[in-house]
Amino acid sequence: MGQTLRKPEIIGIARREGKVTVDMLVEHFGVTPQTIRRDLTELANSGQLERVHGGAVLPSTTVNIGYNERRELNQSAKVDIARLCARHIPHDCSVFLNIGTTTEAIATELLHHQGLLVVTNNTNIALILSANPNVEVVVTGGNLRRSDGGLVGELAKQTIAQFRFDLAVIGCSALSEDGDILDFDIQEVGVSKAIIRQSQAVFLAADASKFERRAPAKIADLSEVDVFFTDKTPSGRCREFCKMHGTEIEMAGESPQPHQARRASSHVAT
Amino acid sequence: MGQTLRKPEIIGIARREGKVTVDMLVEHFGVTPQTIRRDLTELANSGQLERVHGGAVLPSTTVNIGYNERRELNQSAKVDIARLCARHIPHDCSVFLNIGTTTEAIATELLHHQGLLVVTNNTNIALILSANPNVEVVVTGGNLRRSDGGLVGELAKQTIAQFRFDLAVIGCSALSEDGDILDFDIQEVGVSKAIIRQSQAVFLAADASKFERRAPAKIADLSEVDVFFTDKTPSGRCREFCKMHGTEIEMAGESPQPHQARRASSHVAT
DNA sequence: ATGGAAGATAAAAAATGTTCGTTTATGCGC
DNA sequence: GCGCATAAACGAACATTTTTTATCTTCCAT
Repeated sequence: MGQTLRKPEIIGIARREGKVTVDMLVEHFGVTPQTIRRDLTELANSGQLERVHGGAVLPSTTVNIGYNERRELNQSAKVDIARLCARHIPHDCSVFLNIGTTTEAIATELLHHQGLLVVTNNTNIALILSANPNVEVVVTGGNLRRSDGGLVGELAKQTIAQFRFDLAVIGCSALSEDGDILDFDIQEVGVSKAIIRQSQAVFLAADASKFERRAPAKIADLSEVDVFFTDKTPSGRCREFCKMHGTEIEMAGESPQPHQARRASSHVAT
Repeated sequence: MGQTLRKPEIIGIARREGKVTVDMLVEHFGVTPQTIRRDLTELANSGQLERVHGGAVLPSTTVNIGYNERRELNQSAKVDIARLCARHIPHDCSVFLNIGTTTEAIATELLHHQGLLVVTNNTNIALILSANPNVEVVVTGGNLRRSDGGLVGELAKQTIAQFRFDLAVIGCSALSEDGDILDFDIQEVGVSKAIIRQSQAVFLAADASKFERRAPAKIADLSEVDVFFTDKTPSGRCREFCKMHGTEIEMAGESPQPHQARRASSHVAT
């Protein structure tokens, strides 16, 4: 089988979106459907994807059904936030990534970071980051939560207590107007609290839809967060709360990024 | 610009972008494609990049390829052993499964067991068993080993020390004639020792090819094992050792199985 | 002069595009 | 619901383009 520049990217897209269509890839790469079909056939033969009419999907193990749906929710906003957030994460530091589809998107964006120590209680993130040889991945122990591959419970908390992170990147289930960070699962709350306690700096990544959700358990409030990454301007009340407690708000899509164009002439830095 | 200056920068670009194309580098350095190709070829020869048509990518995929190949090694023997072993594992008990493709095969066979608590330091097993809602899965913490998704190191050992298992099912890299159970990775040895220490009963699953391998680190010897599952009659010396220490040997394929027909049609599916 | 590095050329290899017949989904009429 | 027609997607074979490899030449610094 020949190698292609496209194949790794196809897998990446499949991981992010849960599926790929021939049309989507044709447009993305600017090649003919036949070429994409060849790629997909080869990827399917090597077991990396599963072929379906019109495209391909991840070789799913039935677990990920509800999970995939959630992952597709607000996908583009999540990728934008993730990209922005990843740009704020320095190389050569220790980072914790917790459970959540947003943090998974961030993990994907960290694939080209260097010298990181990433600790996570999310088995999906471990899987994603195992593709980056420049990152040392540590998984916390814990009870496996089937719904999302998270590791929760006493064991997770206990493991986290043994570390000290330069940076924690956390996601959440919901956000209230008055700055409370909320979660559905009381078990996960304990874990998130432990994470914040052990971290020098805290990033929160949450798309705007989180403001429209309600969840029962409070993890923390925005005053404990250093930078809050989101995709739309939060309500005035929330902004005020952040200003008062010195929490910086970073908005994805706010400042247009010349990233692509600059690539060719970008700096040396080795 | 000298070659010595280009190569490190090419690697840097590859790290940042995940890939490099000949065209991109031609423009970047202002040299001919020929020169870039020479650089890429040399970088590929020294294993720093992987050459693809039109450019090069990071050699991240190589890790998984090695693993997939290993998984397919002796596949049918592994499935036979796994099936036999799974039949000896009772319902409603606590089991530890360690790293290894054989134990992964066993996990697959446990998909219809009930009331199990499975603790594992193998992320692949966690993924496999998440498909069975009747099993509570606990993952130990640890450093992620990319080569096989195993969790090793101090954290893993420490987590294991907190449990007490009814049964440990372990695999290994190699077996010596005089009953030593061996492994390639010294880190994993510590983990395996901890597992045995915490377990009421110990199952060892290893296909016959393990007798032909050599590995540097000793996990334990067969006297510490209660039942040894394999696919071919071990050497006389090994049988004698087992008999002397009361280690039972269970051979897959020994007693004809009425499920033979089903076996053929059951594919790998991972 | 000489040796290493970059450039040039042509033949070989690989990837991609094109076309066509076949298979597979989907929608419609009954 | 069931069969049938239609359109889309698929895979194979061949033509075309692009990339690679091998070989030789040129340039520059020692």
